Amino acid sequence: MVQYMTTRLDTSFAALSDATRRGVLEQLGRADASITVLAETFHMTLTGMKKHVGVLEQSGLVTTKKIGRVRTCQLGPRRLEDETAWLERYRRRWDERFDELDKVVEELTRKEKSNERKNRK
Amino acid sequence: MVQYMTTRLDTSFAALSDATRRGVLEQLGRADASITVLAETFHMTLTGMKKHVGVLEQSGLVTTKKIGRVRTCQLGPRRLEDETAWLERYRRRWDERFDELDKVVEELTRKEKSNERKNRK
DNA sequence: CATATACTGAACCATATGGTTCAGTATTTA
DNA sequence: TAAATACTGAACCATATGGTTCAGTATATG
Repeated sequence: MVQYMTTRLDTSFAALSDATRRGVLEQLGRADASITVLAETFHMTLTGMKKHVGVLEQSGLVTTKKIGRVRTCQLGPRRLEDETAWLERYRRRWDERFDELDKVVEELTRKEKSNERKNRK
Repeated sequence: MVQYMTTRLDTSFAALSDATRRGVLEQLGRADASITVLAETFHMTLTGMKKHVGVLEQSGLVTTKKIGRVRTCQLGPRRLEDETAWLERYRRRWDERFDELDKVVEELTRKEKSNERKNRK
């Protein structure tokens, strides 16, 4: 089940690694849109946009529904919670890590000062 | 400068989209490590690991220093702040969007009930 | 000095990605 | 019913990705 999580993070981070797809998500945050509208907005062929939407759909970030000849895209069920959690955990670790380093530096500085004192004698 | 931001999000999300690289980041969160150690941990050739480290270095998530024949890797200067910010902004949007939908549904429900009342007459 | 260690770079490979065109199908609309 | 619209799928293309092997170089170590 770690494997499962891992795979999902892979696909969602990959989905987010493209500027067009992030743009689509932002746009859908404002209003639902058809493939045609999205394709025009991002200066791309319908087929190209369809692929991006496919990727977003795969990762659960977008859902689509075809009514008549129009496929309408809207934000999907995933709220990127696991991704946010991963990033936050990482940042916590990062802070801890650098606090540690700070302490080491501090320690060294302290020793240096004490050496200075010794040298002054 | 939006372009600049965009490119950076591209590369950092791409860096995070690989399980091995996320693993390396977690490991480096615990302790600095050489390429050899990382390669062993993730069952990969030195060359393969070197590439992953290269990607992480490109994205500013890792820095390395070669002392003698050993290259030591440690967490880099970037704290993934922009990435976290993007995700959080997205989630806010997502919440707003679904609140809106909720209101629409509520509105419909209200109308339905009022119709029921009318029909009962 | 000889050998082992740690990395590096080039070359290769299979597959994925981000895009296109072209030739459809299905649905409006005039 | 004819023409326009909206999408879809296959095929193609260039480049990127994640890995390998192999042949080095540079640095310890015995």
